[in-house]
Amino acid sequence: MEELEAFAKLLKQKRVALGFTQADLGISLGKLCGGRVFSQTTICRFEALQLSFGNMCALLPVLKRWLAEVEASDNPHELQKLQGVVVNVAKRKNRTSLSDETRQSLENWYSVCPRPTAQQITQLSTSLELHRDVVRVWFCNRRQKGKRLDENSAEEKNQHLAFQYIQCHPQMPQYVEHDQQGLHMQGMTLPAQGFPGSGHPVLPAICSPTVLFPSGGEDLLLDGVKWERREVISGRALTERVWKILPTDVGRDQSRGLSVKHLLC
DNA sequence: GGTATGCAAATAAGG
DNA sequence: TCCTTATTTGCATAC
Repeated sequence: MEELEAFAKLLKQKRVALGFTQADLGISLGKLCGGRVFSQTTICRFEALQLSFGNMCALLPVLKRWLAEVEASDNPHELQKLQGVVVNVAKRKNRTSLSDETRQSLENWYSVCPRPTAQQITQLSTSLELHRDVVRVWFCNRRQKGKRLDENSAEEKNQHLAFQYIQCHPQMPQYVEHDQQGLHMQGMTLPAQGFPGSGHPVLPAICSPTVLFPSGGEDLLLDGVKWERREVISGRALTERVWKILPTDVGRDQSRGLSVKHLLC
């Protein structure tokens, strides 16, 4: 990791010193090293360490070679002249930019038929004047996006229901963290607007170990699903008690729901 | 004009 | 051949 960081920094320094832009570097990679051409975006992300670790490692040797070749050259500016030369190197297919109109047509299709048959894809690609693969890949990517959106809305709904559970139990302990922006829990923030106690700068802290949940009947039916509270065993059990509010059917998967913490004085 | 970034097109791998 | 899933990568555009 340190090697990557150090090299990314060095690369940027040398590139700027030699008068190469990120775009220049990306193009000259193919010419100097006989490898692939990369976009300004990719070079930018490499320098900023914004690629995945595996991706950074994959690009490292290519960029090292580029740097070595440029540094070994007596006149790096001559190398820059190569930039206008067209060279046959392996290149990723140019990204297709779909017009708003085309995208809307595809969306319309997707809404009635998310899984078109091979024949339907062919027909659609002909009518939209697109390569068949572009249409096929668009549907694959659109299904992926649809799944992601479904998962996100399910998660939001879960958070909302867990929140209702808290609202139904006014004796619940204080929230994990609370400030002007809202409630911070599980790495997410619920906006201040709309949660119980909003309008008050701070929810009253319940710091007595004697404050407990209502006994019995703690399972709640929310939106047709039974929700419950489970205590989380933590190494800080002497100073706090932590619970999760989650649907009873989740089994060991506790990623759904909300955490609440009760500080013990 | 160079760089940073959101969204999504393209690709890889496994079935 | 085409799917899903995960990931890589670039266009378009904001900074």
